[in-house]
This record gives sequence, structure tokens and C-alpha cells, in this order.
Amino acid sequence: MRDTIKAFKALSDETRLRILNVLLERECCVCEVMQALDISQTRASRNLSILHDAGFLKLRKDGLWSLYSVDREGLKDYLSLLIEAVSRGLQDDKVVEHDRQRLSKAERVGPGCAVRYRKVGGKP
Amino acid sequence: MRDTIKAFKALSDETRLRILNVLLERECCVCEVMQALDISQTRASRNLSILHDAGFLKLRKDGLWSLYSVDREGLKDYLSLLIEAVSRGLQDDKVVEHDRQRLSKAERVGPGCAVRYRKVGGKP
DNA sequence: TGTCTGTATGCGCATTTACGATTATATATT
DNA sequence: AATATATAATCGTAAATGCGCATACAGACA
Repeated sequence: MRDTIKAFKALSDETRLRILNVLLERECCVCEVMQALDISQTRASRNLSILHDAGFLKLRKDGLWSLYSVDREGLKDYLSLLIEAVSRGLQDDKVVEHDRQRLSKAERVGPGCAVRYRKVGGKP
Repeated sequence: MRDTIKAFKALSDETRLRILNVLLERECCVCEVMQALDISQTRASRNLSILHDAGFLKLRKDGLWSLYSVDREGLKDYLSLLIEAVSRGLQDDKVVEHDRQRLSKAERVGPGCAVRYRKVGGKP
């Protein structure tokens, strides 16, 4: 689940979506990204590394340059895996499994539902 | 782009992924969700509304109860649209279009690349 | 070796986010 | 109408996030 969250978090930022779009055009070094988006070097570098860390980018070093890229098919496959995970349920996760167990015992109207979260006395 | 970001942001949180998983089992009211995840009412309600606002959940009112649900196919289709948007590029977006234009003029080695972000004097 | 250059990293700050506690709203029920 | 209950909204706070500034790091080359 942690990786899934990390992946979605990487995609939930305007700068990073813009970077992804630019990289879909072609492989870029950091300074090309900063030129394309008109952002600072720090900002470009850090968001590139976030996307890379989340598994969306490939990194190739060429001398001084860090060349980031993303192959469309690879990205599509990766996203498809995420879709499967979400739409079928994260079955291999212990937390989620525990949730399901408790759900089976959950009652729509029960003695300990929302009641305990209300002040007993009400307004005097 | 704003909606895309909102959707991914909704998915990049453990509580909300857990909620989604529970709702994939069956339709639930808020108090069932809080029982299943063992979380507070406030927390359950707020995160449910975030997922709903992002377009992942359907809401049905029945008396006092708010019944949230998600149909697997609908979710899958919705996620597929997001994937398409990301993996093909957000073409209908003005910001992104502008980025692409600047990219076409961007140079891998240019006079105003990373240089301007370095202190001129160096260390004395 | 020393310097130049592209990239990465610490640090501080402002903004955003998630949460609990409380209060408000809406629907039943008596 | 009065009360009870399920849910939503508000407020304050702690943690996370994004960014710029400055600096560190690594490769290229004199």
C-alpha cells in the first residue's frame, strides 16, 4: 500500500504532471525541464527525483547530464497495475484485510456507533 | 488538470484507500466505515466526502443514513480515463501546451541554463 | 590539481493537509 | 414540539509538503 500511495502522491501535483507531459515528448535533462516549465533548477530536480522515486521515470547519466525519460508503454503498464490494485482491492495488505474482517461484524445500527462520539449531557 | 490532480490526491492517502477497499465489498453507511476501519466519525465522514468529491463514490440517502458505494466497473472506467490523460498527455490544457512550446526551444546547453542560479563569485 | 558546469541536497519558511474535539444540520420518533 | 440520532461543518493544532536560497557533489577539461 505504501508504494501505491507514493505513486499517486507523485501524480497529485501540478508541477509533476507538467513534467510528465514534457517528458512524454522526449527525453530531457534537468535544465531542459526547467526551461520548458520556466521553473527553478531546484524545483525541477526535486520533482524529477520524486517522479523517479515513485517509479515513473528512467534515469540515464551522460557526463554531467541527468537524462530523465518515460516510455509511454511502460508508464501505461505501470498505471494499469495501480488500477488493478485499486479497483480489485489491495488484497495482499494486512491492514485492509483486518478492515474487511471488522466490516463483516459492523452493524448499520449498533449500540456503539456514533453515539459514543456525542457529549452525553447535550446542551443544558 | 485540476480535476486530475484532485483525483490522484484523493487516492494518495492510506485512510481513503482503506475506505475504498471496504466499499468495494459493499455499500456502507458512515458508521459502518468507522467501525470497519476503527476510526472516528469525523475522520470517516470527511474522507468519504473527499473521495465522493473526487468522483470515486456514489452517495445515496436513506433516512438518517448516508450510504456510500462504488461500482467496480465505474471505478475501473474512471481510473482508465485518468490513465489515458496521464499516459497520452494532458493535451487540452493550456499550461501544458505552453510547456511544450517552450520545450521545442529549449537547449540542452544554453547560456542561461543553470548558470544564473549560481553565485557569481564562488567561494573566496 | 584547480576550475567550470549540471545536478542534487540541507535548511528555513509558508502553505497545505489530516485529525480530534466540538458544534451544527437534518431526519425520525414520540 | 421536543428529543434522539446519523452525518456534516467548524475550529485549532500538529504534521507533511513545496519551494527558494545557499551549498555540496560529480564529471569534464584546462
